[in-house]
Amino acid sequence: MSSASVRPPLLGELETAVMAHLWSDGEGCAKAVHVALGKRRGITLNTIQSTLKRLFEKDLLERDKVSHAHVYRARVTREEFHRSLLGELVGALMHGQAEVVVSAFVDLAERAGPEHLARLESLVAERLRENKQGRR
Amino acid sequence: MSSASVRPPLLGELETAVMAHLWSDGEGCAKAVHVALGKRRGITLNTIQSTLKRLFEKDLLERDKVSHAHVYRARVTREEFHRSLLGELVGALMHGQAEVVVSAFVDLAERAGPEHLARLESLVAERLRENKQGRR
DNA sequence: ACAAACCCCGATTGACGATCGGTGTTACCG
DNA sequence: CGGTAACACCGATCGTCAATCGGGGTTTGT
Repeated sequence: MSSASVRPPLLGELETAVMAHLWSDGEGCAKAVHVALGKRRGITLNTIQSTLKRLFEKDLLERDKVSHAHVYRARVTREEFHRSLLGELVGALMHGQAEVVVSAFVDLAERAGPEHLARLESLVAERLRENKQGRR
Repeated sequence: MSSASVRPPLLGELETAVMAHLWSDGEGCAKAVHVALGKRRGITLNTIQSTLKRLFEKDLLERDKVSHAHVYRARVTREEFHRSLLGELVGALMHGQAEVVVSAFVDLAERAGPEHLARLESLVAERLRENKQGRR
C-alpha cells in the first residue's frame, strides 16, 4: 500500500549557503558569516543571525558563547548530512520498488562520469568480500 | 565552494497519496479518487479536485475530458518519478564530493539487504561491460 | 428547460524560510 | 562607574506552498 510523503529535511537557499560556508571555514560567529556571504547578498547581520539560530535549533549547528557572542560550527559533517539526506529519500523510495532505486542510481553514477561507475564497482566488491568473510 | 540549495519537487501528503493511487489504479476522475481515499480522510471532493489539478499543473498527471469530467492518469511512471527525485538530489550532492554520495549509497543498499548489494553489483558489471564494448 | 454532476476561481489556514526592526544584554573603554 | 558599541533574542511581515472549502458557472442528459 501507501508510500508516505517524501519530505527530507531540506534546507533553504540561505541556510544551505551558511552550512556550506561553515563546512569550509570550520566555524564562525554571525558577523564572520555575514562578512563572508551576507555582504554580497545585501542582507542584514540579523538575517544571518536568524538563519544561524534556525540551523542551530535543527541541530545542524552547535555553538559556544565566546565573550558575548556565539561561535557556530557544524555539528555534522557535510558527508554525514548528505548521507542522511540520501538515506531519507532512498529509504522512502525503497518501500516501493528497491530494484528501481538501485538501477536508477547506477544510471546516475554512470552519467556523472565513468570514474564513478568504477568507484562504485570497487566499493561494492569490497562489501561483498567483507560479507563473505564475516559470514564464515 | 557553494552547492545550490537542494530542493527537489517533493510532494505533499495528499498529493503523494493521490499519485500512489493513480499509479496503482491506472486512472480515475476526481470522484473515483475521492471515493478511494478522500472518504476515509473525511475531506471534500473539492479538495481532491484541487490536488489533482495541482498535480496536473506540475505535469505529473495528464487528463482527458470525458463527457464533462476529467479523467486523470499519471504522466510519468512511479519509476520515472522516483528516478528523477533521486537524480535531482544526487545531482545536487554530486557537485560536492561525488565519492561520498557513491559510498553512502552502497551503504544504504547493503543495509537495505544483501540482495540489493548483489543486484547492484550485477548492474554495475553490466554497465562496465557495455562501456568497454561501446568504446571499441 | 431543469437538475444533477462537474469544473474552476478565490479565500483561508498552517507550515516554513528569508528578512528586518526594535529591544534587551553584556563586555569594555575611558 | 556610566556609556556605548556589539550582540543576541523576540516578534512581525512577506512570499511560497500544500491542504481545504465554498460559491458560482458550465455541461449533460432526461
